[in-house]
Amino acid sequence: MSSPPPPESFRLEDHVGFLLRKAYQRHASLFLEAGVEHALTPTQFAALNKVVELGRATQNHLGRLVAMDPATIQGVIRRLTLRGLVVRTHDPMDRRTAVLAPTEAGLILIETATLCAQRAHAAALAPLSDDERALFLSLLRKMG
Amino acid sequence: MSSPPPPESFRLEDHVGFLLRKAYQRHASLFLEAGVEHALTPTQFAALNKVVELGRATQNHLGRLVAMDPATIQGVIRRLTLRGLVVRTHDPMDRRTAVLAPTEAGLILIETATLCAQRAHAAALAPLSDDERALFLSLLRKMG
DNA sequence: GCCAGATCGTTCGCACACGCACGATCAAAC
DNA sequence: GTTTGATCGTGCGTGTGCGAACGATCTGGC
Repeated sequence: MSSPPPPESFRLEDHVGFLLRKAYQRHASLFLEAGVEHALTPTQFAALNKVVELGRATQNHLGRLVAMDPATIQGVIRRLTLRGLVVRTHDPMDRRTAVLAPTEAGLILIETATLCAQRAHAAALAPLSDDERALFLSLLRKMG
Repeated sequence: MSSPPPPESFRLEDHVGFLLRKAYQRHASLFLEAGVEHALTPTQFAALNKVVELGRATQNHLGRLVAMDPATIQGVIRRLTLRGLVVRTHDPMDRRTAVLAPTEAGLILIETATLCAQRAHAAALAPLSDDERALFLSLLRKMG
């Protein structure tokens, strides 16, 4: 009598990966839109923010803090140094490492960029109520 | 007396974009790990899944359904056709479009790939309780 | 001292992801 | 019919991501 459980119960639209990709893309788009003037990508912003926060950091260590591969952080830092937002020096005690620090321009830029990041944050969460936002962020942190 | 409100209230770790990026990366990693044998990326899986579901679709239309740019879906479909999972034909009524359909191999592969996707889905949501999972997914859908 | 293993940063290759510009084609308006 | 505007797929440039391999360097144990 009873029909067997539907074998095709899979829906792409309910898949975490699909929803995460869409939400991630949406935020990236809002972020770029909010910061056209200085044109930092979300990734570059994350890296620069951390460099400013630390004042001084090793490249791979920084990468771990902002969830980027050594191969990835390398390109991000290269672009930030080309734009004069970060300087690379060396630790005489450890000749393997690259020591990163923000420049004056980097310190200035991060101020306005942070405001844009906050706008993008709010815009991305706009579809949710205040309670839902707090809940969503806490769940998202648990997924880390 | 009272200290001014902290001007540095911004924390990268509480930023939606940062958390979304980490969660997205985590799922992608779990997905690849769950499906090493057939080696479909999450993106390729989404596209192939939709092609199978539709049976027949136009390239850009498909891209819209799976949230991919025309420039992006082009590369994804190219790789799927190179692997013989999808065929490209043409609509004689509209010579602009590329009409996509799954091949036999594509239909076979999507079966096991779907199981892997479900495993990755479960693994990514593992840190959450059942209630939290449902809640998280519904909030994520609202962000779409 | 020396050697084994770890860590550092780089490079290559591949796969998304998107803006932009382009030629081709279709549809609608005239 | 022809023109106008939209849509289709493609190509290029740039940026993120990561696995794999590499040479250079540091560290521990011997």
